[in-house]
Amino acid sequence: MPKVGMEPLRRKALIDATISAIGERGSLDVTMSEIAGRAGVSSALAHHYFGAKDELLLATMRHILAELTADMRRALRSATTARERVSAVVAVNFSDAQFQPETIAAWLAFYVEAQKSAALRRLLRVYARRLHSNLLSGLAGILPRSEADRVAEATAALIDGLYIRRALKDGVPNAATAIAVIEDYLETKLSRSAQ
Amino acid sequence: MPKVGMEPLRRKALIDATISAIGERGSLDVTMSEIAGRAGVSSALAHHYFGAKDELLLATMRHILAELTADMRRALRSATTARERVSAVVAVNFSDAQFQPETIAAWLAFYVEAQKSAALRRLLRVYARRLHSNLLSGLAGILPRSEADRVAEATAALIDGLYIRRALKDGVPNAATAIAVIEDYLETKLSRSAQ
DNA sequence: TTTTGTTGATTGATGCGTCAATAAAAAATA
DNA sequence: TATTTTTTATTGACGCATCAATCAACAAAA
Repeated sequence: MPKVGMEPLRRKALIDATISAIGERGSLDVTMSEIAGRAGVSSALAHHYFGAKDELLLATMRHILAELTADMRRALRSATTARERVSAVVAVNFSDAQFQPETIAAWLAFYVEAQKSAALRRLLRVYARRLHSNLLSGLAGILPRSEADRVAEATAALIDGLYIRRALKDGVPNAATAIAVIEDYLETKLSRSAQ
Repeated sequence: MPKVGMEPLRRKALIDATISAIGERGSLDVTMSEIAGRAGVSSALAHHYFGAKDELLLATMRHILAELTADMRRALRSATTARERVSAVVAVNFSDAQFQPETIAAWLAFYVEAQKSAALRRLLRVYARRLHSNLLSGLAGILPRSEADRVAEATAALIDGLYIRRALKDGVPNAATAIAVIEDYLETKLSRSAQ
């Protein structure tokens, strides 16, 4: 029952299927058949629309990043003070939309794959830089530059660390606690410098 | 030229080869032939000594963990005060022996694999608990219990986060800077509570 | 002659990517 | 409007490569 204009629908379905498959397996070791099956199509169609598997994975990562970026933009728009902006950046990373088991597993898996794939590495580096500059845009208004830079670095590391620990289902159990840990750090750091 | 008593030598060589292979590839996606080749033996011999590939990988992780544990014990032994003990735990994780690109890559790869392998998951969980309790043993002497717990959690997350960022060769460039970031956090946290 | 060390060759499974074939819609042509 | 042609959507089957794991066979020590 072929209809016209299926391409965008199939692409979306395949990317969603990729995320859920990776999330369930916990690694990028998912077959094209598995992904295609979840999307309700044959593996041949997945190849038809995405070419090689790498490209499907890359498109998937791009999609996850785009969602995160959009959420981030929204959150930053409603933040007025510099301090609020910092908290907004942190909060987005642990929002319901982002802090899902599947998404976390996908992040981790992509981090590993980035060591092999230059294209993926570039993508993740863009994200890392953006995160850093978003944090800095808030912190720079509160702390001296060099200090702000170090706090931004630590905050980013905390976010990554809490993600990885969540993936292992060890340590920090939920988003609220994760946010509390980071906010506690920020509060200590900021109030101390302010006085 | 078969001699007797080769088993321990071969096992060691194969585990070392596994670490270097994983470190270079940046993932567990290394073949038994590749590993065996690096160890200077045939893949059949690797199977002979370790059975399945999973077991070789598990033995490798166990080896990395054992080294870390030994280093940790040494470091803790020469620390006298509680504060020193905390710094010692942090320092060990970024010591020359541990903070090698290959080892870091292996850690990351094993973290991902742990989502598939229950045995590996158990192993990593043991390590996570031990790290936490080592940190706590120092912090508990300085901070109130609930506070100590949170700081230990944050410190562990920082360690993991800085590791992952190192793997991407983004952000924190060297061990000294990584330690500085964590010590800065600890100093802020401890001096503030102490006064 | 039994144990230990070792490998080349082989098997079986898995999975990516391709291709020819089919079917339905859309466009072009009569 | 009726027809042919082209484009778009889709898949089953298959080739080909990769690899884990096995096995039979051989070599040297005990």
